[in-house]
Amino acid sequence: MEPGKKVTINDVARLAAVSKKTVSRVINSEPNVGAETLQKVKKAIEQLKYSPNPQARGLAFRRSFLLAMIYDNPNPAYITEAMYGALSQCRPNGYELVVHPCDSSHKGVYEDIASFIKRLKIDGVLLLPPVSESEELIDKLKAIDCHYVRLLSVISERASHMIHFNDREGVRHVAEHLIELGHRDIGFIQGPSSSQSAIERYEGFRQTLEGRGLKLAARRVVTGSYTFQSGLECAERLLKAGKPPTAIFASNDEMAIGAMVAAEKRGIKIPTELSVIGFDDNPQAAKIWPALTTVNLHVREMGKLATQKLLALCNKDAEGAASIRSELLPAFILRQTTAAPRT
Amino acid sequence: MEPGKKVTINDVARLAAVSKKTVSRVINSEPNVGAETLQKVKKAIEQLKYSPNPQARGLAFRRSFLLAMIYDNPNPAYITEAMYGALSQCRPNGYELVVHPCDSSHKGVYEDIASFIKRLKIDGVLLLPPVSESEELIDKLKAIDCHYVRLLSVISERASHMIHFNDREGVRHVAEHLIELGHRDIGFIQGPSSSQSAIERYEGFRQTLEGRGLKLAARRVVTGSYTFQSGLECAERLLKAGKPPTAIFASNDEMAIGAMVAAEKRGIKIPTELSVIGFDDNPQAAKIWPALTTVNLHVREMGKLATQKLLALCNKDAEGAASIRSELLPAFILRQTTAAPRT
DNA sequence: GCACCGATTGACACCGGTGTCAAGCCGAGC
DNA sequence: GCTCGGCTTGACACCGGTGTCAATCGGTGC
Repeated sequence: MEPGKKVTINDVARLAAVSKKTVSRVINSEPNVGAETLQKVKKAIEQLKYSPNPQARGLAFRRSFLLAMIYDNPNPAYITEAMYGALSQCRPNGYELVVHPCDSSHKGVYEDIASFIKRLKIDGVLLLPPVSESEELIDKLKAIDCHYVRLLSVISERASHMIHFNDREGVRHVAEHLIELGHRDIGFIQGPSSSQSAIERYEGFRQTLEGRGLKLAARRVVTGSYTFQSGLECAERLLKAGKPPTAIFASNDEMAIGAMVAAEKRGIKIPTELSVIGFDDNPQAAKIWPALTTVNLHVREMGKLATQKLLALCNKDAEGAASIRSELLPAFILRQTTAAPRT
Repeated sequence: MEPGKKVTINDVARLAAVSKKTVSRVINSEPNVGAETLQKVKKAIEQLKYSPNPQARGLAFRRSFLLAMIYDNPNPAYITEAMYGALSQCRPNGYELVVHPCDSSHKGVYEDIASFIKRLKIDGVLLLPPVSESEELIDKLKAIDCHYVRLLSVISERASHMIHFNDREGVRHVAEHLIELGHRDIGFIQGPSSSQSAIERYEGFRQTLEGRGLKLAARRVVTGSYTFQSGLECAERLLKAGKPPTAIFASNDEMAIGAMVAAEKRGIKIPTELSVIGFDDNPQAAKIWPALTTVNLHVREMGKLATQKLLALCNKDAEGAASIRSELLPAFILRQTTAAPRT
């Protein structure tokens, strides 16, 4: 047989000497097919190496078997990790993944996304932070009856529609680690206040300190934009103080690495003179010297779980979707950028 | 009108009082449509906000309007850059992009890829290195009549099927820069010999040195695997020599950063005691201290050009495809990891 | 023995587009 | 005035699957 030869359902039907509808029944594992017929058809499918045309199936089912991953996230590692997690669930289930980066600062984004979904008849979407935080987008998705699962840092909805990555819990580890090392004067580089996650990380950190009887001084808190450059600038503001903090916690690794560079430029040694901790566990965090202590959010696992939920929703299995784990606990990754403060 | 309401070609035909075939003609900008009819139909399409169902179109056209990006590349930044370049061309032309990572060390990869393409009726694929280098895969693609464009470091085929990123040219810049600074004893960390690119980078470097009357001593060449860890280990082998080289050029940034860490661990100062240069211009190269001097390959632009070619091929426009620029010159990015050797 | 029932199966319309081809129309050529 | 040919247009089959529904069949209950 030619390699590019197309095998249709009719070929299978002819070989098995049944109607194409019966073949269709077998493909979709519908009930009420005689045991003998079932075997005949299965054999024919095997023999012809038949696989159904997704377009025709989609047209008839009024489904596309396409999932989309929607994100507005500058972190390539985060995206690819989530993507791998999602793909691990897509392929075995006959779904494909379409990637849809977007620019959430652009005015008509949500309209664009909705039109994209309608145009392609996307069955369900995976929303990565920060787009996942937009209630406006969620409303639009509901209006067009599109299934979705959000990756969120706060619990805002039914379990079947979200995966919760517990930022607060991760931040608690960070704070406790610094406190146990003996740090009492800690600088905090905050993420942009437009980000839910940034707020969670700040609140979690502040509360943990307060729980231990410490206070996060206002002058020790500076706001960056999750970028390397902003981390560098924020750290400079913290470090130029007459008496700088003995540790800096940055709300993500990009900024933490910026902070490390700022320290090195000033000749401040890490970790002996300054402890630094990041958040996210970017691959590069392990590939600098000293290697950055940080928090791993298990992004790949989140992508995987989210996609499992999404597929359950697409198959109208709401209970199934809800029963899939919806919360992941972050892991504190101890590396080499922290030490006890100099007395 | 409901937001989720589906508008079909029949609705448009009814409103414009023409047959659906005529609407189809307008959609596909076919000739031989009366000027008046054209206006009527366009107005109706506008009014109903009609957009054709890609599945039905695909089914009838025997095309999917889907492109796939196939890669086996551990570098997230590279992937996302190429992806953005590709997407910039896909969307405006009514195509979508499906991502297909693969593991080229896996035995049946090429079979898997072929079956993936057949199953989804992918119109064309974008091949990123190192999968782009496999002639076996190319043969398979030809057998199933799938259009492809390869990103390659060597010219191996008609211009319409590849984008050439000129590794040698980039490496030449690197070598000349080091020579001009006065380095005469340079260490070279090579990529895995299975990679075409790694060979190009090695040959280009060696030849430039020889062209300047210098020799790349065999003991100054060590082979890594393009990973951070391997770069670290390779650099240690180079640096533990009685008289280490005054500069190290690593075949990619990951390994260069590994080399920097190795140097720092030994207390060797960069750039005063050792110059280091990488290749690829990973985002992280700019975000370490000192910032890494490297070479930028314009990956996003490559993704864009490759996709333009691919779309031309899908539209049977072979000359058009060949006329799109097929070679990109890399840019040498001078940052802070090089200096004249200490005398 | 007969009406009834669930399991099995296939004929046929349909999903929403495009290809083919023939019909209608109009102006040009003789 | 008639034929011819090019431009427009629509009817209809088709792409490759699925939904609906009716027909058939063997087994039950009485």
